[in-house]
Amino acid sequence: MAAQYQPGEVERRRYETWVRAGYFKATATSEKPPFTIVIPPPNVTGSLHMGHALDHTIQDWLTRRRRMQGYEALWLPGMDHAGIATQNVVERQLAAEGLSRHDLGREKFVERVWQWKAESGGAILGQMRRLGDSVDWDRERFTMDEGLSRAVLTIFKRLYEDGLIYRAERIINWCPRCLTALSDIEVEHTDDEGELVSIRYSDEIVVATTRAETMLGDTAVAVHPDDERYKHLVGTEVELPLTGRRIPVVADEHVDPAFGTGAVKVTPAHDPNDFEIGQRHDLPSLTIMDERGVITAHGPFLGLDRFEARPTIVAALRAQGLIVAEKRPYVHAVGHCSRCKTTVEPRLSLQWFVKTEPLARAAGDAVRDGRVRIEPAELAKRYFAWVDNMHDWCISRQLWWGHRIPVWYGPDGEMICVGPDEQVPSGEGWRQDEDVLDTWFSSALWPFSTLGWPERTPELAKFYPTSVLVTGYDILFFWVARMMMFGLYAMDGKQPFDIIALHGMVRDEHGKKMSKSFGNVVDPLDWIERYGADATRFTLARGANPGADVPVSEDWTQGSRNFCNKLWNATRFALLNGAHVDGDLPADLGPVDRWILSRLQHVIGEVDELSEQFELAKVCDTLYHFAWDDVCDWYVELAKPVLAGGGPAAERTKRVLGHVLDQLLRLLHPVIPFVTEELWTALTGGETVTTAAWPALVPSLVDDAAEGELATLRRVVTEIRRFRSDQGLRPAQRVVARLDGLAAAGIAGHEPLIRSLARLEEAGDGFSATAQLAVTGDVSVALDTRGTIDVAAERARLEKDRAAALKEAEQTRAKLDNPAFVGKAPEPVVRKIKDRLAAAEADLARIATALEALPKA
RNA sequence: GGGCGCGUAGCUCAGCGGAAGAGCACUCGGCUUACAACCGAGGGGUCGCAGGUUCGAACCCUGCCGCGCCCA
Repeated sequence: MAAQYQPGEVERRRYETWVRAGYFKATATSEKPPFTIVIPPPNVTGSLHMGHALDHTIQDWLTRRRRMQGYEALWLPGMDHAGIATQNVVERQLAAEGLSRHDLGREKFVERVWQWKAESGGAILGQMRRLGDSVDWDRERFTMDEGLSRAVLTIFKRLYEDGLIYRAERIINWCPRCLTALSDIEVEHTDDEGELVSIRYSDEIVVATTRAETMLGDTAVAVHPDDERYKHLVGTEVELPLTGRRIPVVADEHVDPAFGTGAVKVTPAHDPNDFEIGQRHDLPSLTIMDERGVITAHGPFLGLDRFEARPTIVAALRAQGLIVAEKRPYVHAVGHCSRCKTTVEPRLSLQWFVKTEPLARAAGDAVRDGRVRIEPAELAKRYFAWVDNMHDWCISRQLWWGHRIPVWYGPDGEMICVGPDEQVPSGEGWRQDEDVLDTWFSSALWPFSTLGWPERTPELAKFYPTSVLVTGYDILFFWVARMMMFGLYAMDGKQPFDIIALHGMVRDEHGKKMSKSFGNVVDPLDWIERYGADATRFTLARGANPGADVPVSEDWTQGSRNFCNKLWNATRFALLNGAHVDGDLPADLGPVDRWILSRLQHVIGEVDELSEQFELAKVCDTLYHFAWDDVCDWYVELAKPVLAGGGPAAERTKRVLGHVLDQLLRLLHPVIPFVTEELWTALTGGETVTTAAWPALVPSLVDDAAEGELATLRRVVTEIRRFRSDQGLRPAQRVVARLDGLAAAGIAGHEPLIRSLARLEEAGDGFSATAQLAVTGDVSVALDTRGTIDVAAERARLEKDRAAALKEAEQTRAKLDNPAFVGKAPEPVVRKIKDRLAAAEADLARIATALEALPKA
């Protein structure tokens, strides 16, 4: 074995072996209990970023652990067709050829998208292999494949017949660049600098607006019914400037009398709130802008773009003396298309909607009544806030790439929804709806459409409901809530997953969001290349506290790489020294072996408990410290003299060392699969750790006595090392010393180990101590440092210890002197404080003696 | 404007009612035959501020200050 772990070669070799061997395959006919995760399908246009790397690390960890625990573990991969994003990519390609999609026509364009997918789509799938994702590749799905398309048609038809899908003219978010409707969640709000202008509509009415151009479409002015200032005007009319149209003044509860002048302009065709007011007061809706945001209202502004029209109209009003006030810049929230960042325009148009109220109520109830658990539980509040206030979902998109709405319109105004296997209406004048469905419509079906629904497949029976959904809190609403709605609806009230495990966003080492404009984006493939997939995964895993953001930095990844190397070298040492895993553990073990086995049991217990709570960061921390501190720094060091000594003791330690590493590598495998596989197979001769049994806690191996003994031993060694360090003694310099009181401390048998670790020689005849070290109440060490000791350094060390002991004694004594404490605190707490005081007083006495023994300065 | 959350060591974060912790960074000393991607030792925090509850508060409550996110 090389002295350093080389991840690149190992990772390439191992992953392909795993896939070829079929370790990641799950079968529906298995007798084992199922464990299922469906991957949040990445966009077909996407490539692996840190967010995926985190998400996948968590899912792979859960899946691999369950697989080792004997579950039929299925992690199902796939991709999303990503309507707008994909169409944009292909349209850009066409644009480079001087073509638009309209030049090709719908059919040819869609063909072209499929061709693009075949050639360039799904780069992320190859990158997932680099990360080590243990997905069942045989079950890869795509939201536009045949089976999933059938699922889309099936549920559309069912919702349609249940009256939960309807077509209506509504104000929707419209992207004037993509030329399509957007759902609420496809709109990103940012605080932008705009303007707030106040316009005089009459002697008594002034209105304020950030979108002055919309005034051309005003059909009323609204005031609050109780507003004394305007009561007398309700029912009258004012003349709308620039147009000469007369519009009514209406009273509406939803007007905020405290905002601005208390009077608002009403533009039903271009503002969602105004649309509502318009509905309540039976106002006409006047569309004054086309789908590209160009003014269509007749007059001097016809043909102007909305952003040209705004200042032009303000100027015209100003010329007439109708501008009362102008505030610029005026910072306010503006919606942008999440795909192209174009400012969204509220637009009145005919679209398809899902009536979410009953579906969302069921989605909320499933969490409320405990069928679905959200981890961490605090985030359930956000979930409820969303599902309990959900607007109807606009599902039609004016795109070509996606599931086409299965509705046909007849020559006489008929409207037919065509389900799967149903005849498309034939005859003159029938035509299908031009629009496609929102991409999230098909992703909402993902947990069951990927398992074969609407067919009653064995997969569906075995693997649904899925066990855990792992995703970032940012798409709790986008996607999770929708899967809940459709899952409960389609699967007769059966939830799509039992647990929703949420994680945060990956951030840079200062906790800042990764973004191109900051220039702090890290490509996970870069780290995988330079430090290995395991190091990259471990860095993310180590930061993955439930629901919290995960900062990462290259420094920490180096640390993770170092950890992998540490495991490599520990195993290398073990193999060089004959460690093995054959046969039962020996019965007659010494305290050191019993100690490490006992520690291992605690670690197994902790890892299991933390894992069930999705505490990945703490799992990593536990294993990191056990591996590095207990196993490498202490157990291996303690084993060295034993192994060198040979005989039965060495044989026993070879077996224990083999066992501990075997178990440790299994425990680490779900997080860092590659290096553990390489080491475990080398250590055990086994075929693979991916399907090896998960470690079980053996209560009979828990040994408090051995743990106590080793704690004392470690304290003694550390104290002597501290003395040596403070005295400036070279690490290599051996010091003659006599150890007293080991028997009283119960560690008499460990004298050789202590001497070995603290580099002390036996005291022979004529030994005379130049320094006396009181380590614990029982143990003291007499050393001949072959010369005068550094009295000042030793005094400083002792004074420091004394100060600490003094503080401890004062604090504990103060508590015990307080009758309220002794009277009210529980007995074990009081006893603990008493013990602490006694220990502190013993330390003080010991230190005082040592100080007195020092030569006077 | 409404809601949620966060302010703990230089940095990033655990801890969430009974002794202030980790990783990285830092200081000192070391090539001790697994590992210098290492080993040994060490320094560093009135736990945002002010009140309150409690025998006891980083932890619970109230207010304030400063950040962040989601929704209008």
